[in-house]
Amino acid sequence: MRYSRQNKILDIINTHEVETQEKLVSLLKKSGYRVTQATISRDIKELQLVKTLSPSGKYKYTVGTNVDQPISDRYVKIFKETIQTVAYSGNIIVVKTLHGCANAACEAIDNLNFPNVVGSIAGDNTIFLVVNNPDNAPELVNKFNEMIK
Amino acid sequence: MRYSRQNKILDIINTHEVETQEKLVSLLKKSGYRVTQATISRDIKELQLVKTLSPSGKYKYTVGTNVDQPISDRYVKIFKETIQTVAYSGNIIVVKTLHGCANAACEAIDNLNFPNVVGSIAGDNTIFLVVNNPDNAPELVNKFNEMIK
DNA sequence: TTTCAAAATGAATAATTATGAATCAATAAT
DNA sequence: ATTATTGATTCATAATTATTCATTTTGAAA
Repeated sequence: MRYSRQNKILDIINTHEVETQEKLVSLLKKSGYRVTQATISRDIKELQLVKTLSPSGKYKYTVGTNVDQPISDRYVKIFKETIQTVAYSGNIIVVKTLHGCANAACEAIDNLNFPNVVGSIAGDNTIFLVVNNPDNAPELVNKFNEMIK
Repeated sequence: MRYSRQNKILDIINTHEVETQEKLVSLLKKSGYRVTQATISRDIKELQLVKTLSPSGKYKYTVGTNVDQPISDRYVKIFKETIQTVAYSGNIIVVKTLHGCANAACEAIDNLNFPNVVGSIAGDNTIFLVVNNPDNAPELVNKFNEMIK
C-alpha cells in the first residue's frame, strides 16, 4: 500500500502544518495507515519532500519544487506498479489501479504527458482518460499495456 | 560576521554538494569562518535552506524556492545591519558595507526593488548602483539613510 | 568610558531523522 | 508444495539537527 500511503501523505502535508515525521505518523494513523517513522523517512525521501520554514517560524514539510532532476522515473515506476488493467470505449480510456492508488497513478500519467490525452479524472481505483479522438485510443491502450507488461 | 558568513554559505552550497551541517562547518573553516554546527543550524533556518535529494540520491542543502512568505523583512534587516554609508556622484550611488557583506547587501537592495535603480554591482565592501537619472540620486540616498538611521 | 540591553554564539543535550540488519509478505521459479 | 527472490516494513541505533541555557560580543545610551 505504499503508493496509496504516499498519496495520503501529500494530502496531509497540503492541509496540515506537519512539523515532524512523528506527527505524520500519527496523522496517518488517523487515516488508517499504521507505519513507523522509519518508513516515513523513506517516503519523504522518495517524495522529495523538504522541511521548510513556515511563515509562523516553525518547520514544516512541503513538496519540494525541484527543477533540475528527472523525476519521471518515479512516475514510470508508479505507473507500472499500480495499474492493473486498461480498456477503452470510444474516446474514453478506463484505467483500473490498486485500491486507493488512482490519484497517484493519475498524476503519474499526467506528468508523463502522453499524446492525445486531453483530460483525466481519478476516483479511488479507476481513472478515466479522455482522448482527443477515438481513433487514438487503441494505440494509447497498447502503449499502456506495453509499459505494465 | 553573520551576514558575511551566510553569504559564504550560499556560495558554498551552490558549488558543492553539502550533505550535512558538519560538512558545511568544515568547508566554512577552510574559508576562515570558525563556527559550530549550532550556528549553522540557525543560519540554515534563516536562509531557509532545505535538504533535498540530489540527483545522485544523496541529500544536499539547497536554497528553498518558497513563494508564499514575505522574505523581504529579512532583506530590510540585512540592509540595515550591513550598510555603513551611502553617497552619490552623478547617476552613481556608492554604498559602503561591512567587510565581505557587499554581496548580501546588494542582493537585498535588488530584492527590495527601489525605483529608478537600473543596475547594481557589488565588490567586497562596496556597491555601485546606477540610477536612471542623476536627479533621482539624492532622493534615493535620503531614503537609504532613513532606513539605516 | 561605563553600563545596560540585545544579539550572536558555543557547549551540551534533546529531539529528530536516516539507515543497516532482520523480518515478513508476496511472487516467481523449481 | 517448497524454495528462492524481491520489495516493503520494522526494529534498533547511528547520525544528524534543533534548541536550551550560559557566555560572549556588540552597539547604543548615559
